[in-house]
Amino acid sequence: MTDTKDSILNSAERLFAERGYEATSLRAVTSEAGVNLAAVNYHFRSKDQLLKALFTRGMQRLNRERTALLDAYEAECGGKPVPPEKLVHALIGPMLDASRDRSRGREIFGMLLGRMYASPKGPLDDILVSDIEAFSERFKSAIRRALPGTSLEELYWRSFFAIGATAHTLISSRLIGIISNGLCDADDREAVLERLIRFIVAGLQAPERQGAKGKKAGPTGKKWRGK
Amino acid sequence: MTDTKDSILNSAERLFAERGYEATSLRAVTSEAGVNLAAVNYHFRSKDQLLKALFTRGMQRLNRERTALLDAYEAECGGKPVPPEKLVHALIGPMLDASRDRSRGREIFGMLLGRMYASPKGPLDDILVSDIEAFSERFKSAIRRALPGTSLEELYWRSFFAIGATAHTLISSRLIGIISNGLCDADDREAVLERLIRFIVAGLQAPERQGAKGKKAGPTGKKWRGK
DNA sequence: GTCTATATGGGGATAGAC
DNA sequence: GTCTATCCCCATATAGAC
Repeated sequence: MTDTKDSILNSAERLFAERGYEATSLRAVTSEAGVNLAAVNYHFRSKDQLLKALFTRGMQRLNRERTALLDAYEAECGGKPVPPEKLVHALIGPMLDASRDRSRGREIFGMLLGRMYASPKGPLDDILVSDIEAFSERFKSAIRRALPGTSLEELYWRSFFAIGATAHTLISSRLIGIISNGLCDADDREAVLERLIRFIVAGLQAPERQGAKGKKAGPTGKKWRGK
Repeated sequence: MTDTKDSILNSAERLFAERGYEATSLRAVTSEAGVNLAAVNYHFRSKDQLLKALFTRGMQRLNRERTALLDAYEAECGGKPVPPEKLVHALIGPMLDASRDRSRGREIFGMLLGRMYASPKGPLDDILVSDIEAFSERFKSAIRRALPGTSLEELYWRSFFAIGATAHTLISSRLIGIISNGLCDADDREAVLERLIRFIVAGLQAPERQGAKGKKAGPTGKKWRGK
């Protein structure tokens, strides 16, 4: 049994997600996992490699779930384009994991993922980008079919914003209860997912800017400037 | 002249934003600032207090700019509600700082802010929340007037998502060029701001969910689950 | 594969001279 | 207010016995 290896992965995932990578010591990881400190360097080569292993495992699982959802939706729609709300669900649903059975596993990785997005550029970028690309091709084709009137450039940006809103929700939803004076409940994950999907779908469908694209200045530049 | 104190603040702001707080040593800060290591502990009490001072300074500046924009827009509209795109600009424009004069100052703080949102819960939360609240009351009144048909709870969530999309843009826009194969240009800040505003405004105006609110399960739960 | 013990370095913080 | 020198802790990583 490689019980040890998995224990380390799971503990590290949880601690890195909760406290951040830099702020978490390997001692904390091994102590929580109930294994010896040296085991980390035996099974992984370094703290850095541990993070990479961890991250790859999670991303593959995530993309598997996204792909499965997309497959199901496409089958369900026959040859017709899958409606945007279902595409958005396939993209972000597995990140939030608002499933009825709270295994907590994915939710934790979601936090870690959100934190990785916000991390400084580094060797992680390779993994991040390559794993993002693993799903983004599938998603790109589907979203183009769903929203044929919108340019590809705009669709990239809007999908990017969608990921941002989702990552923020994963990571700092603790704040919204405080800011809203208890009006908003971040723990009702299904309701949050639904709100998020509604927001993103509307954003994806926003009217595209008319006229010259990529042009700066002009009347537009003035428009957004106060007075 | 408290040249030293300001040098430390500026260097720390840049380094914390670029590399993250934990990953930045005080030695790196003082060496970049061209001051002595001990100066940090003389002018601030600790690394932690340095971050707080830094953060407070930046948030106050940010909120001053937001408030000024909102003031201008409200004056411009007479008694009538300020249109959503202007409110959104007041909220996120100063974070992105797509101004013509590239002083770089605010942009850097924007990155730091984005990173702080993504940081683990800690003593920073107090500052973060209190400084957010400093502007959110103003913004709340204005957005309610602009979108009277939407519940306050929903408006909180959607503003939260808006901040998330913006923070993500501040922090990981380096990724979009790679993912889009060079199609998207993150350096054209004015164009990005405009796209972001368009996306958020559409999200804010999304149709609100009909029927029981806060209810889980039911047909909705089924709706978002694939097959 | 797992443990103990330790090497090695870097970090924040401070004392005390100037 | 600024510097040098140093304290002391905790981190990652490894060597080598079991």
